[in-house]
Amino acid sequence: MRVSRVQAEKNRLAVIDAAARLFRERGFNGIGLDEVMKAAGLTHGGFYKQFKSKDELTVEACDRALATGVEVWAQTVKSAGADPFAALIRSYLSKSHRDDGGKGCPLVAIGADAARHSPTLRRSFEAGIKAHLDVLDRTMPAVSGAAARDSSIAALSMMIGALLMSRVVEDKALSRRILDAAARSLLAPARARRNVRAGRVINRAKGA
Amino acid sequence: MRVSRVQAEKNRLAVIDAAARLFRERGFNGIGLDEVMKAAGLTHGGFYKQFKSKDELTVEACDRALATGVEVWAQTVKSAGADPFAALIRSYLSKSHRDDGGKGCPLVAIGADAARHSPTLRRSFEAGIKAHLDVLDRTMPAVSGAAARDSSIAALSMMIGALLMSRVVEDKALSRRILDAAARSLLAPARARRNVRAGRVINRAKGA
DNA sequence: ATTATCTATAGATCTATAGATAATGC
DNA sequence: ATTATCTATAGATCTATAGATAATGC
Repeated sequence: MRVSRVQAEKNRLAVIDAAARLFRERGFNGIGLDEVMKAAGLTHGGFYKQFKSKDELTVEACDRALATGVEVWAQTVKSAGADPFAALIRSYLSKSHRDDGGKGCPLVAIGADAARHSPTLRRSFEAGIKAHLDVLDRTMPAVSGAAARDSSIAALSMMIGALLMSRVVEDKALSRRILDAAARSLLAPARARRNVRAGRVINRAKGA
Repeated sequence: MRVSRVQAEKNRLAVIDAAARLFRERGFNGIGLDEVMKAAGLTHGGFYKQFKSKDELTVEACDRALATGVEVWAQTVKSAGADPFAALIRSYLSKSHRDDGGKGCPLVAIGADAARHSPTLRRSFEAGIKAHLDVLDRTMPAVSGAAARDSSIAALSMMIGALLMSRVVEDKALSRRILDAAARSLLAPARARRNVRAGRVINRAKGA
């Protein structure tokens, strides 16, 4: 029955991973600890030797989901070709992201749940949002400084809202149109700004 | 104990109104029928003479919340002055809307819950989204036709995502910045487009 | 007589705890 | 000896139902 300390730590992480997925798939109140523990390959009774309460697991699971989200973003940007911003947008506003909420953006899946939860959890989400915005700041082909952060906020808002709506509507054509319209809106002005910036660089190069 | 048919219909509407508010404040699984009935001034036991199940109430409450949302939008646009689009954006991305989720946009408060619910409920949300987009189509100072609908989709996406994030973060300054950054982003290009359009009208007028 | 609402409760599910069990780690 | 996990269960809560009650509406 008892396992090694190393295995026990692995089991704890398995519970957090299972919760991170199941909370996103069903909401905080849509899944019980019994099922979370079963998904982690353990029994219900062991839960309270690993966590103080369901709320504590909720915070840990959200931290995990948010950190994973930022990692996926960074990796998408890093492994992209000439246009990392476009790669990020197309990946986020994709059918696969829409159809697999359990592995996707926690802001869309459980953001509203989080807004109703404890200040501690909301601080976790706040940090996660800032980390996502940092990636956008570095990736968006836009102005720099405070205006860059504001552009990132606007872009992230549109991404979240579009993915949320694409998951709600039943009509698949409309769902697709929502993703595409948001992606085009996000990429069109960036392309224009990039051209402007390229023009400036050329002008400056000419002037030098 | 028994009340008149007219009063019974009023009571049914009171239950739907209470549910429309409480679902938005606490999520579908965050509120029990006991408390919904109590909020409507009735007792728990009477519920199943009014509704077939909690799911049926959920659909009725969401229909009500979505219809109210569209009405509020139409009224905001109608009673606005020179710039109805700006009035709509500022009203939606306001502190009062952020701080009163129970009366606010159901897409933000229970959109993720709805995405996990029945096709019937998702059809209700789909219709609600279309009705919101119709208001935007008529209000946004942008191009017409299919491009106008795409602009409305992008704008609604940004509004939803910004309001959601503003509710999640604990830092009030950041919360305010999210609302303001999205509002500025939505209003800046519209202003530019309006100028362009005004310029075209002048040119055409000159040509005639 | 009909029926809208009430009191009471069945049965399921959920969080949390208690105590047993058996493998680890000193 | 310690402790990670298991079985079992307490107590609360949730959906749904049964039957009683009393005012409406024919």
